[in-house]
Amino acid sequence: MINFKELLKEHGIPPSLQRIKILEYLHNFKTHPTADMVYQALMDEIPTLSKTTVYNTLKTFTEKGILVALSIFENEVRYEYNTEPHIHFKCFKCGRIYDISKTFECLKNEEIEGHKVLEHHINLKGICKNCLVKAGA
Amino acid sequence: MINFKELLKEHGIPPSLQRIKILEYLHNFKTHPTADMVYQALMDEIPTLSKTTVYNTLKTFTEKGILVALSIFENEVRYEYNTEPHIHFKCFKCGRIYDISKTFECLKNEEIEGHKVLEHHINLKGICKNCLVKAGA
DNA sequence: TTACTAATTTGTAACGGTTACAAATTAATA
DNA sequence: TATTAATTTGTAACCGTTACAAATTAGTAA
Ligand SMILES: [Mn+2]
Ligand SMILES: [Mn+2]
Ligand SMILES: [Zn+2]
Ligand SMILES: [Zn+2]
Repeated sequence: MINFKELLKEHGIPPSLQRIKILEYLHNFKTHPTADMVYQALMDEIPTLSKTTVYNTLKTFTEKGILVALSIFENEVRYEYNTEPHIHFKCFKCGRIYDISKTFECLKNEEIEGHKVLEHHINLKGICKNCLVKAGA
Repeated sequence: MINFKELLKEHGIPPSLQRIKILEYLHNFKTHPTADMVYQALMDEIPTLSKTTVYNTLKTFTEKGILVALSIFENEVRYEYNTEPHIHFKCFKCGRIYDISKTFECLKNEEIEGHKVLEHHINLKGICKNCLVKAGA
């Protein structure tokens, strides 16, 4: 059981109620949500919550390395709790994003063609397991 | 020398002046431009050009497989002429996108964890060769 | 407690990339 | 030519995001 209040303090972020709840949500639900999805999910629990707070908090967490921002979709940013490196699969039909546990050591290469690599993102796209079954039926 | 008029016909797209020029630009300049960059670049040559036409045309070309849409940046879509598979490196400092000639046969795998893979995008991020030199100086 | 100050949150307006849509223009057909 | 279809254009709207000032809350010192 993670103490989110402590985790925030460790990253130098004063643990307000909003920040704790947002972090908690990203940790518990591995659905790669957008800022709006986080907002919608927490509205009931924190009725006064502002969407701006969600945006600001997600940005802060990402800068501090607690979260990772994903650019799989064209128009919107998705967030996830920063865990072990893995790659993503996005379904063209249902839009879901799946975690694929596959690592590419060769991309951790500090240098490639003279450029210094700090991050690498691998995004697969296609038809997911579930949608394949539906289509086949 | 490519005959863009013929190329469009082969893809079932009637070759208007606008469509030819937009395709020509994407083929000649491998800068992974946004829709707006294409628009700005062609304004002089086609003074009546509308930004909507650029957006529509890029979309059509992508659907027909002539172009590829990239989601490396958070907010905007980048386009490139569909050539041999390669990966991308985006510089955090200057924002340039570099082509890296490295292929991953293992990702061409039709199936991964039950999902059918149709596309794969590999995006590296860091500090590019040029910016490293400037920082070191 | 109270008064004061700093940090945080909130709500609204604005921004930027993109899309919807109808009017205008151009091309194709009879 | 007249008529029709395809294409382009311009404008307004959409949507995710950000800027910013006001409101609220938390922290501190009498
Ligand atoms: Mn993930
Ligand atoms: Mn490229
Ligand atoms: Zn699916
Ligand atoms: Zn650079």
